[in-house]
This record gives sequence, C-alpha cells and structure tokens, in this order.
Amino acid sequence: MRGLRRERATLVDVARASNVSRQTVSNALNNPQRVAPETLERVQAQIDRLGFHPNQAARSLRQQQANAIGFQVERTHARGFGNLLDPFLAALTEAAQGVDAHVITFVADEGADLATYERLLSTQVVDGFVLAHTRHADPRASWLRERGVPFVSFGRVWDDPTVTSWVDVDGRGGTRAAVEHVLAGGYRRVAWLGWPAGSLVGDDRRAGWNDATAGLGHDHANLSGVTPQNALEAAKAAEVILDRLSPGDAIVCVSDVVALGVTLALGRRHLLPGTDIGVVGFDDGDLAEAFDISTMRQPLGDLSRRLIHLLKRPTDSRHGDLVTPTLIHRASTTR
Amino acid sequence: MRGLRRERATLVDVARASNVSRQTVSNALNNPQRVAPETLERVQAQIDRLGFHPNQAARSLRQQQANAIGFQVERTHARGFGNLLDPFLAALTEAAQGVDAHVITFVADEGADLATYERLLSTQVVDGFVLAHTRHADPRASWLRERGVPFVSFGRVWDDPTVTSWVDVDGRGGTRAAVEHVLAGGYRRVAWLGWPAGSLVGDDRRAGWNDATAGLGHDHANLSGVTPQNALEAAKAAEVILDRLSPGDAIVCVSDVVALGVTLALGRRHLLPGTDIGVVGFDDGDLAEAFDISTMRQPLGDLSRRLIHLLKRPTDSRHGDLVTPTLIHRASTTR
DNA sequence: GCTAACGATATGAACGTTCAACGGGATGTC
DNA sequence: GACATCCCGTTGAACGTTCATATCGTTAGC
Repeated sequence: MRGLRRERATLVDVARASNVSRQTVSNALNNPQRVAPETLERVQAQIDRLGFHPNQAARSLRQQQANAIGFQVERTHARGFGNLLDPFLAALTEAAQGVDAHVITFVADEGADLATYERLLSTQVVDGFVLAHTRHADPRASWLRERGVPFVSFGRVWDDPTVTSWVDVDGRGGTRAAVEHVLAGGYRRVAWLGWPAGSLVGDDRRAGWNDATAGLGHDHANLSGVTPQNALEAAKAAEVILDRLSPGDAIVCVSDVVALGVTLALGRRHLLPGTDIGVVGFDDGDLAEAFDISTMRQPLGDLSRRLIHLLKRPTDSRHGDLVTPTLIHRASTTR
Repeated sequence: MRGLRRERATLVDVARASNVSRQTVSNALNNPQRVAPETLERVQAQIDRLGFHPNQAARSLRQQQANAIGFQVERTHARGFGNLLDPFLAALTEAAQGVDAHVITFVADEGADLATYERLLSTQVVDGFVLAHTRHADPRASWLRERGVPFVSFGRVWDDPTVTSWVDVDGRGGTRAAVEHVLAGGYRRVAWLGWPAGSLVGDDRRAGWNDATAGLGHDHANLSGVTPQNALEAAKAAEVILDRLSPGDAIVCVSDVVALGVTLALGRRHLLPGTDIGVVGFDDGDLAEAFDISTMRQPLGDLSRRLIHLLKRPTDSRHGDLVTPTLIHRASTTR
C-alpha cells in the first residue's frame, strides 16, 4: 500500500525557501495573526509554490489528537431496507471536513464491539465517536461516558438521561406538520399507519398525529393501524385502513418504507397516490424520491453539523438538540 | 474533540516494565520471531497488563505510511435508489480491518475532486484509494496512475485498459446463471428486462441472457425490453412484456430495482411473483430481500478482500479480477 | 585457538510537527 | 532614563515509533 516515495515538501522546506524559521511557517498556517503581513505573504507564496500540506501524522503525534471521528457501520446482514445511514454518513463526512476532521468507519464484532472502540482510542486513530442506531440501554454510551471519551449520538439515547449529547429529528413535530400539510391540501380524513407501540421513535411520531387530528372529530381507533418496518407487511396493514377510507382521504405514515407499502396497496386497487388517497412518509430516504412519495425530510446536513459541533463543545447542550424535518411535497399528496 | 488526557502506555513503559529496550518491545509486536521465546512471553505479559496499543500517529510518521484507504462517498443528492455502496462500504471496512488498515470517507466538490485526492495524499492521511462509481473516461483513474498512487476500482474502468487494478462482478455469467436457475425451476420462457443499450454493465448482463436463451427458440426481440434504473418506469416497461407472457414464464432483470418494478406490475394484475411469473433481480440490495425477490448476490466480502489485496500488491493482477455472483433463491422464483 | 557467523538485544537517529521558552527591537509609561 | 510591554521571530525539546547500526556472547568452521 506504499506508493512511490513521493517527495513531499515539509515545513522546513518552506521555511528555507522563504527565509524564516519552521515555527514561523507553522504560525502562518495556524496563527496567521501572529505573523507580520509581509512575512505571511512571502511564506504563503512558498507554500503554494511547493504545494505544501502539513503532515497529519506528525501533527497528530505532537498534538496528541487524531482529528478523526469513528463511525461504526453495520455489517452487511444487519442492515435494513430504507436505511438512512448511507446518506447520513455522507452528510457527516462533509460536516467533519468542514472542521478539518476525518471520518473513519469501522465494523465491530457482536459482543466485542467495545474492544474495537477501545482499540481505536488507544491507538489514537480517533478522538471520539458518532453513534447511530443506539439500542435500548446502549452499553456504548455509558462505556464512553465513564471514560470521558467525546461522543455524540444521532438519535436520542432515550433511556439514559445522563447522555445529553445527541441530536435528533423532531418526530412529533414532523408528523404534525405532515398532517397539516395534507389537510391544507384538501384531503379530508387523515389516517395513521405506524409501528407497534413501544418503539420510542414510533410512539413519538404517532403523538404528532394525535396532536394534529385531535380537534377533527376523527374516529381515532378506526383510522390507525400498525405494521412492522417492512413494505409487504405494511401493504397488508394498509388494506385494512383503506377499506375505511374513501377517495379524498389521506394516510400519514411513520416511515417511507411504510408509505411505500401503502402505495403498493393502492396500486393493487388501481388507485393513485395523491389523486385518490394522499400518502406521506417520513425520513426522505432514497425510496421516497424513487416512488414520488411526499415525506418529511431529515435535514441531515444541518443535523451533522450540529453533531460535529457538539462533539467539540459538549457543554453547549444540556438537553440534546432537536432539528425540525421539512416537508417534501411530491406526487403522493398532489391531487 | 480532545478527550480527557488519558494516560496511554507507550513502548517505553512496556520496555521498562519488562526490563528490555524499546526496540525489543517493538520487535515483539512486529517481528516476534526475532525475540527469544521467554523474552517474548515476558513482554507480552506486560503489554497485556498495561493495555498497550502502538500509537498509530507515531507509526505513520516513522514509516511514512498512513495504513488508511480513502473512499469517496457521494453527496446526499447524488445517490440513487437501490444503491449498493452502503453495504459495500461495510464490507470494504471489514476487509481493511483484516489487514490493519482503516477506511477514511470523504466527499469532494464536483469538478474540484482531484484537489481533495491530492490533499489527502499530501497530508499523508491515506496511502491510496478505492474507487467506485467510475465514470466514462474517469479522470481520477488516470490522475492517480500518473502519480503512482496505489488505487483499485470496484467495477471495471472499462474505457481505460491501462487500469488493470479492478475487481468486478461477472454480469454476463451471473445473468446466465439466473436464466438457468429459472429454467431449472420449471419456468418455460425467460424474458429480459434491461437497461438501454450503451451502458456497459447493462450490455454485459444482457449478453448473459443471450447466451443462456440462445438455443431455446425464443422470440428474442419480443421477449426483451429496456427501462431506466427506476422502479416506476420499470413497472411500465414490464407491462409490455407481461402482455406477451403467460403464467409459468419468467423475467430476468438487469437489477433489483427493475425487478421491483416488475413486481409492482404483477401486483396490479393480481399476479404473484414466483407462483405466476418468475422474477430474478441482480445485486442483492436491501430491497431484494425486503420484497422477497430472487437475485444474484454480489459477493461483497470476497470482492472487498480482493480489492484490498490488490491495493497492496497491484502486480498480482494483469487483467482485473472477476468474481462470480451467487444466486439467492427467494419467493419470486418459487412456484 | 583464531576468526567468522549468528542470535539476541540495545542505542542513536530520524520521521514532521507544535509547545514552551526565549531574544531583540520598538513603543509606551512614570 | 529605567523599566515594563508588546510584536515578531527563533531555538531546543518533545510527541512515540521504527530504521540502521552497534554490541555482546555463543557457536561453527577449519
């Protein structure tokens, strides 16, 4: 994996070329205000001419920090359909680059995952971690906190209130906005297709539907259903609800995958999403776009930037951070 | 992003604790055969006791190599539905870990992407790159080759025969296997739904259908269709072919997304995939599993390991490397 | 019995950067 | 005029590892 021995310019090369000391070149890069303007200009010219970039390994060694963040990716078999982590990783990577940091991916063996976190830290490969897919009583969060390792979580660590360094999407507010969107579009009744109770994300999103439909005189019990996060199952569950709806009504769904299931069920009845029955998903994964389904977009760019910010200054959040999803209007809510 | 100043053990700490020199500890780690067995044991005991892991930054600095590989991820808006890169990245990460390397993700601005490659190299953040999504006349490949930078490509760099360091899936052989699978399952006629001619991957896969159906007396022109990589469009294209098929026939598709389109079209006709019409996809992305569609699985683990191997020893391949996809039998080809 | 060769371990130097400390000149303060 | 202060810049040391080379004792070869 070693390339041709490329001659990289070093600080000393730049220093010699511009007749200053190493440290002045270093200052020109890291503390330009400490350097006299004309010196700065001279040094900068040589940096450009020589194509100098500071060696990250030397920097890490001296500063005792890696400027890198670890992100655990799931092994192939463990990933689900409609997973958002792929675009999230892209957004996270971009946000990290914005603060001159890198994202390092890693996989961990089931059960032995903490050993991997330990290894990355003690080899000084990463300074901290971004967690996603936090589980109930996630052992990673407490392990990291005990050791004072910087980390943030994409998604609330619901059952550990001591972890406040998270950023999450406002599911309740998002669903509320989705309901208001279809009502404003002229759809009459708004049904809900969600996940079975007990999933914290699912319950949160459902609460938004409750909020927004409270005053409408709907028959709540009859106009909602549950399904696992699976398009085929969702299609079956949608059949039940569709029997109770008429053209001009709408279904707001807990996720894009579930919304796709509704779309499939509509297809079997030769009904058109949008024209006949409004459908809204949640997440704005790739499949929502592929099937022209209106959805609540998770603002992954903003969210990632907040995560990165929080990683550097954990004290800036006492209660976690909620971002508001935005409605993406597509054919499935166009009459 | 700096954690608590954790006291990490160093080589010297281990050396002192086991009454040997730095170098002996270093040898115990990197060249154990040079160290006397009893010394090795003593040193190893102290390494374990102190929880020592060698500092990667110091190692990189001294050895002038990062032990890291760069992998460009697409920005959010540029990704498509049914993208395989997410599981690929997981497999690649795992393969890299197998040789004590890390994967570093990065994003690049359109047009200025080579500058990002340059920066990662000259800061010694990575030693080389894994390319994916290679475009026609991909400028990255020639740029890297000119500079002698180690790189490999997931997918042939079709129009640059000087690039031999690629690993790809045998599309032709895979499709052939798919056709043989449905024939063996008792389906009578086997249609093809592919991408418009001109896509190299698509043409390759179609050739496999041609091969396998050559002696069957099919009406080739009538039993094949084209569609873009889009489930809704594929569903429309499938309608035309389905008009010419009868229950007991099958459709082999160029991708899972297209196969999903066929499944949708079947749903509208209240036909069941598998029972009425056989359907096979290609790629084994998450959606194939979600919709119980038989497909040709890209062996991402094997493929990644070959990529990593090739990155370290480019001379081991003179013509690139083809891996054989394996058939995943699901409901869509079960009668 | 002398020299060569080898096995096991130790030592100095180097990788390229930033930290900590310091120096010299100009400016300001009383 | 003495002294503090600031600006701009320099120098030695350190981060933790591995490379190149040296040392020492033992064995082999003749």
